[in-house]
Amino acid sequence: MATGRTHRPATRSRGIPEATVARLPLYLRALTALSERSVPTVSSEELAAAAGVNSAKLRKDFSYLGSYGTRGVGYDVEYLVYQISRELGLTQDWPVVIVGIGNLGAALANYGGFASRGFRVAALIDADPAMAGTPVAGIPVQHADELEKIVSDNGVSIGVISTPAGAAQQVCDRLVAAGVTSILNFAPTVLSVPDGVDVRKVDLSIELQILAFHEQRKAGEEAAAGDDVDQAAPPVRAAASSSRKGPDGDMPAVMPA
Amino acid sequence: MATGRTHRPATRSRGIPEATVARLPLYLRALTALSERSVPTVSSEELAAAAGVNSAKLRKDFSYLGSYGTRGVGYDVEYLVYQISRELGLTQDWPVVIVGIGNLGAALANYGGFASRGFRVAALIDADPAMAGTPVAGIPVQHADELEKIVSDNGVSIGVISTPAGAAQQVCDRLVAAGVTSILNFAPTVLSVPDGVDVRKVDLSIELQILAFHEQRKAGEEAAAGDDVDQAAPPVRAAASSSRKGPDGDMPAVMPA
DNA sequence: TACTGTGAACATGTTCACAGCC
DNA sequence: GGCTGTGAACATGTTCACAGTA
Repeated sequence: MATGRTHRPATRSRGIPEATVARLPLYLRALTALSERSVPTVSSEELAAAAGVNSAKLRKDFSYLGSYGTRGVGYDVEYLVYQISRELGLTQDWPVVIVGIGNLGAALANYGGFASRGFRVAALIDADPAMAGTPVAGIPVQHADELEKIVSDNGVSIGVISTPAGAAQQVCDRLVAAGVTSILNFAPTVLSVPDGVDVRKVDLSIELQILAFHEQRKAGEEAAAGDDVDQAAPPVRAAASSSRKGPDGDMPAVMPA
Repeated sequence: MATGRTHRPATRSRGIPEATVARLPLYLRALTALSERSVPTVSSEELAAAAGVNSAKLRKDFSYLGSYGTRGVGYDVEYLVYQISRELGLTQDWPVVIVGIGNLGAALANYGGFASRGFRVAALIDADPAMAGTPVAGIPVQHADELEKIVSDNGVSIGVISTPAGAAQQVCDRLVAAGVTSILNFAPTVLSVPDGVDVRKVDLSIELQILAFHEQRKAGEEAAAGDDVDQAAPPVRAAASSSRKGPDGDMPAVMPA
């Protein structure tokens, strides 16, 4: 079959669901651990447990990649590691730059999980001239002026932004202008980018807020009653005074001034 | 209405969709920014743009909280800030502990986004005795032996784990035993916890892998053809030799030994 | 026998488009 | 007129349950 990508199930062709893609790294991590322990074969049940998902989901996920298992036996660990790595594009080398070398940038530079997955930290970049030359994780920090040159010289297509929020959009613009097409953003800002550029964000405080939401639910589960556990005085609604129909926990019918 | 939570739309009662909950912090951040600029009112369109979502989604999300807008006008900024904060449980104070004070732990301790959202770092904990007493972000690091005491003395219900992977499960078990019921895990491991305990994970390398997946797609978009851009030699499949039907990018029909 | 692979049922999430209201 | 709020249509994701097979 030399005519490239022509066969394929034809039904969903080249569309691995996003939800599945997001779990592949999880499976890969679990498989890598098994591989290191020289486990030759694993069942969907075992692997699912190791990855923290249920086995039906795992099998469904794998079915999008192809039929890589053996009925009655399970999956060949090494083989699956290879297939998932290839699917994720980890059989090639991805040079990345990290911009903004504070505590977080340093943590990222030191993070072992990158190197072991085909990601190579091509450069660390910071706007503070005092940092230039200082090695972090064995890599000397370069000044932001060099950004464009670094990106093009190294063929960097993935950039990591760990600057303060205020600098993020500008850094992003420069990365994109220099040729970066994927950005991992740790700064708590919405980045705007042209079409064709992917952004993923990781916001440390958002995750905590989601936990707080659920935590609050647990507390109020059956101890309910308390409609005014609030301690902060609710602000007054601007205009209209009537007609709100928010669920419970609502403010008093006429809001305090 | 002293009889607590009795009214409510009755249809979906107390179920804000997870996807909506996950976006509330985003809206809150955008609203806070508007509030700081003393903007009194905002339309779904404007706010959606600021939060990086589309306006239909935003309106739908808000509709789960109640009818907090004014037709023809928009939403009152201060009022919405309050409502969302309350919904997320941020009108109360959440003491958190951070366990594992490496670069990442330090980054978290320094992160301004916590304090400003009702999260108070009650303690920093590390297993390294040499760190004990050293202040990080103005808070002295305490030894891991103190973990249980710290958690119960401070009524901590949310714990953050930023230890190496190997230590995470043990730390998790101790946190849970001490009374923590929500955990934010930065260690690249699957944590197992009893029912009733929430875990959210943030994995720095997983996000990069997802980007790599999409990046790979972009590259191969129309330059397709190359069925063997692979450079790493594919491992041999254990047993059976025939009958795989993976989509394109498959290995040669008979795998090389 | 013990497993995978997968249709079909179900659940959740998103978008559309417009009625309702200020 | 210009906005919100929301049913209804659609899209995506998850789970079930079992046929197929090494």
